[in-house]
Amino acid sequence: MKFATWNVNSLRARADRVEDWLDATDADVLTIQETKCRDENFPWGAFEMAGYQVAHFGYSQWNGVAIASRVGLDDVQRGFNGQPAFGKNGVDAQVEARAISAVVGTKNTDVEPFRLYSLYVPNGRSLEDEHMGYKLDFLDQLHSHITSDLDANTRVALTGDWNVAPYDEDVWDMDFFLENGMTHVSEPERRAFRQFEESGLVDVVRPRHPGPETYTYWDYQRLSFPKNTGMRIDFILASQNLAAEVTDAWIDREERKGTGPSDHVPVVAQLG
DNA sequence: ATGGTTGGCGCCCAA
Repeated sequence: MKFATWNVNSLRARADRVEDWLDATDADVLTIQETKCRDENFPWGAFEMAGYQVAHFGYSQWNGVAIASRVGLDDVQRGFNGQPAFGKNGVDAQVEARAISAVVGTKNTDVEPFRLYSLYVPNGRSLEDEHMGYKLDFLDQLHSHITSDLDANTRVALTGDWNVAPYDEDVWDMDFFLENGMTHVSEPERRAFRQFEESGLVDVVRPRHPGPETYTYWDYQRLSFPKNTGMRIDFILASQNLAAEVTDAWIDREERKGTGPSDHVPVVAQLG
């Protein structure tokens, strides 16, 4: 069973590429971030035609997360307990469409079912922006929620765009980031991310594809992809029992090429 | 100058 995560930067703009990628990769499950649409303009048909069930959480042109699965999709949860709301200057604060989870693996596979999250962690925007506080709070609350019922029997994978580069080698030039006060690499952000690893969740890709210069995202600007000035910010973190079943994992760098790519590429794990 | 953008959907914001 093969599952993947991908920030597609608008599903409507990327539907053809997503369908082509699912077909070529033969992925059983895909968690999607930045669908950038509401249910009424979600491209349901393309997934159904390809044999995938889909659960979506999106209510505006921003954010939006989904899970597509052909190995079962049960007990869908939109958001998570304790997820903080956000509104500019506290006005009209809402729980944004940044988290959805479901149990996958309930059919058409030998793998034992597990809960799979599709996460779009807020971008901090700048170190002083109120969105940075929101980002840190989001990660803290997510960590509390996940660890509240995490034990040796819990089968869970947290996947998505974490908007954090947890280690120095996860950006192309750490000195540049520090000198310019860039987000994604600050100590508070890294602490917020590392809580998950310290609680026993395992990055299943990094050991197989260590850095440096192993990235999942390249800005559209400044010829970032040809120059390989990228960041590793998309991760699959798995509970230890699930991580032990992973037989392969990789970053599909090829997907950044060609006409009309997302600025992120898929990250994939093979189970069994 | 990190020269070089993309998407939504509005005539700017988010990333």
